Amino acid sequence: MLITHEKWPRTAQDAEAEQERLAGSVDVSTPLAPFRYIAGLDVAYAIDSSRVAGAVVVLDADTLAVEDMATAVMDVEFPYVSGLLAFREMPALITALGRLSVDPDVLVCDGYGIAHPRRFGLACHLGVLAGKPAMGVAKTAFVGQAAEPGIQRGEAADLVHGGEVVGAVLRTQLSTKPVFVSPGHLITASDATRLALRLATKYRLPETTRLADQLSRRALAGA
DNA sequence: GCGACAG
DNA sequence: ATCTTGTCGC
Repeated sequence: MLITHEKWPRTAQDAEAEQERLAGSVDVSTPLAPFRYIAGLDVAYAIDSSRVAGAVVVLDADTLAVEDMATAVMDVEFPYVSGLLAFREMPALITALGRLSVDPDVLVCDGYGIAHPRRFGLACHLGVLAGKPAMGVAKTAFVGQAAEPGIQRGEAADLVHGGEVVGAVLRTQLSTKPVFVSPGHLITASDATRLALRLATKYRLPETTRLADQLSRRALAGA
């Protein structure tokens, strides 16, 4: 899967302008069509944040068996700025995606989609550049408000921001802390929430992000 | 003006 | 994000 990203911003000002420019092409009203391969993406940082390892795992949508995986270790060039996470993590993720043999149909990212200050989180950015469905699953709150979902697995509450439903706070396992799901591109909030739940078969986080997390740490350690 | 702030 | 094993609790 090839993604080109030229004129990558180097300053926060340029990065924000880029997000506002690309936010217009986000589509979160198209239902997710049947698909075969689902990708999980995550990154790990060196203790001094000088290097980053991006990892992507591709699973069979039905069996969740691992079909392919790829990593990319590189120097970190963009600082961590809340709301601009994509500019820090995407170079490594895009490079890893380019090393895959199996082309994924849906991208499940570690972070947010439209539940973002400018409606353009990491999942939106990757989805738009790839031209594929993408969604985000985050572990902690960012923007928006939501009621506390029930303690049963599968219970969820709308995540509202700026008067709009931008995702959901979803309980993936009984009595565990809920996760924050938001659509990124070519998927609806409800479809993203359903998929997140289906992927969280045994743990709080979806298998996609769990596997990508482990892979990224291994890549960083062995590089 | 004072906090909060994905990873 | 990252430093970190076993351990207490549901």
